[in-house]
Amino acid sequence: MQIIFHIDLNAFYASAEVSVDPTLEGKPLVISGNSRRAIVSTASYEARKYGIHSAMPLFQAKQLCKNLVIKPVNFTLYRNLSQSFFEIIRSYSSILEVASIDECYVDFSDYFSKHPSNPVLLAKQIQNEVYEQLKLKCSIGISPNKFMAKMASDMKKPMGITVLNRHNYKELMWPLDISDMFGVGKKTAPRLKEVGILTIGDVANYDNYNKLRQIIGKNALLLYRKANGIDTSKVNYQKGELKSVGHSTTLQFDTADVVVLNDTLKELTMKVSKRAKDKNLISNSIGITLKYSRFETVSRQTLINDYTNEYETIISTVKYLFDNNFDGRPVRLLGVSLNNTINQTKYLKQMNLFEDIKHKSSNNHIEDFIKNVNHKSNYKLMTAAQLLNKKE
DNA sequence: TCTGGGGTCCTAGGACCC
DNA sequence: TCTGGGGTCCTAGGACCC
Repeated sequence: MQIIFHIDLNAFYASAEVSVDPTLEGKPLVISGNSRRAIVSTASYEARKYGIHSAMPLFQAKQLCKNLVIKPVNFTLYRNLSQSFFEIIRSYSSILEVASIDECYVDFSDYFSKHPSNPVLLAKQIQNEVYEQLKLKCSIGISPNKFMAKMASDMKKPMGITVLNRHNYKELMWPLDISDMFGVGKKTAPRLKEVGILTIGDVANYDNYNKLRQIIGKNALLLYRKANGIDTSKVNYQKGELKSVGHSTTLQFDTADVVVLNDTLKELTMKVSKRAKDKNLISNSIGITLKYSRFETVSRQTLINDYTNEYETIISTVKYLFDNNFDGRPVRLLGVSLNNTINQTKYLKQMNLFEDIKHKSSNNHIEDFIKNVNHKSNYKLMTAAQLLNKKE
């Protein structure tokens, strides 16, 4: 029997600020940008009492609470606290999947088979240790699988512990609104309600698979099984490489001024290049995003010949994409991204290996080698073929 | 006074190849 | 005469999450 914990830091950004500045304790606090178009990233529980919540425009939050305390986002602080949090959890089990900056899944199946004890007591111990060391509160869901653990950790906050299992999921989970189901968002929920699926229990007992497939797509069966308390996905503790790196910004005021837009693209590209270099990532697919005044979003991406993270290469592609796609209307948001990112060190290693083999073998062998590389590694045949064409 | 920014994954259609 | 079918890659858009 599997025992999975889902551990979630409560109101993380706000709590992080309180943990380094105790005078904020008990105050209605939001973490937010300070521009006219800012939105609330996180609201403290005191601020939530005024009806303030994540994603609410800041001006609305200010209207709801006159003495609202506003702190800017401090990612360095959050990243450091987040790492300390995961280190504490890892001291209990190394089978830990980082789900986001403030939450993780932990597989304690092995732990409990070796140290038979009460999972709730362990959860309490973890909560206490995290609070004592970091002054952060967390809620914990305890379940036989990841999905139920995730749903459970959401049921009691802050500092809640919820056991959701085969015996009580019909009672605790089935009455929940379908929009509370993890994976069902604000587009899918109304479509499900249209066909009479109002609660998680309704999905669990729905008998028209084709209809469900039509609305949900290929995950329809998985969703149905989750509603019935079945989820066989594993806690994935080996974190893969980042697949894209991007930066975007919403302008203070919409503008069609190409000087302003070009300058903004340069800034974004510099940030993207720097972050890719810091993370040792390179990419051969560069993209831009334009959002016009009424939230119409256009994205364009293109492949380039070499993998890169150099500013000059990226900006020339960004300019090309912008010049060929900007339609002259005022722009609200600009974004620059690198897609298909891969680890630079691994790439160079493979390239060197490839060069060695190339010198030692005939062309026939190269063909075989390419197939072999493609079969064994993450890199695509294209990459090797491109390399071959370029060098010859 | 007006709705962020960082990501992942899925879908659908076109180009191209055999 | 009147035009296949499978597979892969690439792109754009969209849904979702924190």
